[in-house]
Amino acid sequence: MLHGGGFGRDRGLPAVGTWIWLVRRIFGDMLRQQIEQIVSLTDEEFDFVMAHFQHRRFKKRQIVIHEEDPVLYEYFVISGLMKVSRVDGDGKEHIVQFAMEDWWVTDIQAFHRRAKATLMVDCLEDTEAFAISLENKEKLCRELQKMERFFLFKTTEDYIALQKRILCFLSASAGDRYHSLITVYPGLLQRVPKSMIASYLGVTRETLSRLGSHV
Amino acid sequence: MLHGGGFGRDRGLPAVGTWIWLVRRIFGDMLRQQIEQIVSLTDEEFDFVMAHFQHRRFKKRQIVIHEEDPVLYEYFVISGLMKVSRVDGDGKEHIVQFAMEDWWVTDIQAFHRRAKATLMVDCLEDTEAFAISLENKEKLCRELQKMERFFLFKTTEDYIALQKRILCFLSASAGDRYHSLITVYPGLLQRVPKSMIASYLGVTRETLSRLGSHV
DNA sequence: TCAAAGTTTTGACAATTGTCCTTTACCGGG
DNA sequence: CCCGGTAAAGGACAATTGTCAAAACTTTGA
Repeated sequence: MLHGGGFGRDRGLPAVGTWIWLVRRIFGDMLRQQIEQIVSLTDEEFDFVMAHFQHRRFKKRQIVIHEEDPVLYEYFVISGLMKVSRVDGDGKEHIVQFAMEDWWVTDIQAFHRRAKATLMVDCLEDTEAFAISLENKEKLCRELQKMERFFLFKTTEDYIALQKRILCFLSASAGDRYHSLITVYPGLLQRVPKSMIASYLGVTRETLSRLGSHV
Repeated sequence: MLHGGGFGRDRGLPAVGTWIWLVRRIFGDMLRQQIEQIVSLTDEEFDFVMAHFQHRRFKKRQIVIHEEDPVLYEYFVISGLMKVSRVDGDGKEHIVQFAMEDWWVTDIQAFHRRAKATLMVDCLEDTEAFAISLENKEKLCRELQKMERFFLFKTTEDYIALQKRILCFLSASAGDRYHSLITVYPGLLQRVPKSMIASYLGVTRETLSRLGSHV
């Protein structure tokens, strides 16, 4: 057995039921693969990492983070699709980010500063995720420096991605931004209404629709 | 003497001239203050940190990072003002970021991935900065985990700032974005031409000028 | 299977922004 | 002190995008 069996008992981790062990074995591999693109882990180290996460399921349309509420978790999406958005004074929704398989998602400002949410996170499909609290994330970084290295690397890459998006807003037409979205989120067009794509691009549905013919 | 004298000799650091020691003592305090907002350092630890940086001076209009060149350093600005920008196919300049005192600046994508620059960094005023290479940054993080913690915290805050700017592009008018810029870069308006403010906001000088009356 | 709800497309018009151009003001170097 | 280069402001017009409304098309659930 790959992980040596008896997960959680013989290494001083919290005792957990067998089904949780199974979930970690099966879905955890996605997370492990992402981490190991940056730092390598032994089986024992990875089990230790996983012990800091909780497995969560959400239904389509379920709100995972409500505006004004404290934000207790950051999520690694295993399957499904979420969005991060804010509704402005005129009732218009602006989409900050989508999160599909392999993506991390939360209201990062509220999570990182232990403040109340200014963004909403909800599900566009039934979604499974691993949740980690800020306490566990910090603990994990102290106990396993590799993981701090991983998070620094990942956050830097995410920063670069946002900088690219800003450059798109500065220089590119809505049409170019549309293409950029396709490369960042492959397959997304088939999974969400175009009105949401428009909210992400910062144009109205009508404008996006008119673009459609030329793109 | 606060730092105990004999900097660089009795702690196994590279031997350096006295004037460099003075520079570090005087200007280093800005950097130390920023780091200590997040993690605390002993005098010895801070001296050790500083040994990983080089002091650099640039003249107004000097190009610090040329497009297409490798990017060897990340800079912490002590005094002066730089900008990060890209010129598009039509010859229009788009400003990604300004960097004044206390800011970090580089072409982060090229620096982090050891790739060639896609952005240009140049000076709007005579500028002094501390430069750190990627090798030294990684070495520093290995040797002093506090510094990896500092960089992770800082990068996360920078990510949050970019996310705010994106939300401004999505929801706010150019006027709101103008106000947002004033809070992010206090005093900038008195230091750069308005055409550059326009490049940062993603509008033309003329549009910004028209806004002027209503703002 | 059908009806209701939600989504996309299209058109007409208004508002905003970009482009081009001229005028005025300001600053630094001979 | 003046001159030349840079920057700012404003007018006229064009292009783009937003708004509102109606019609065509999909999806969902009973």
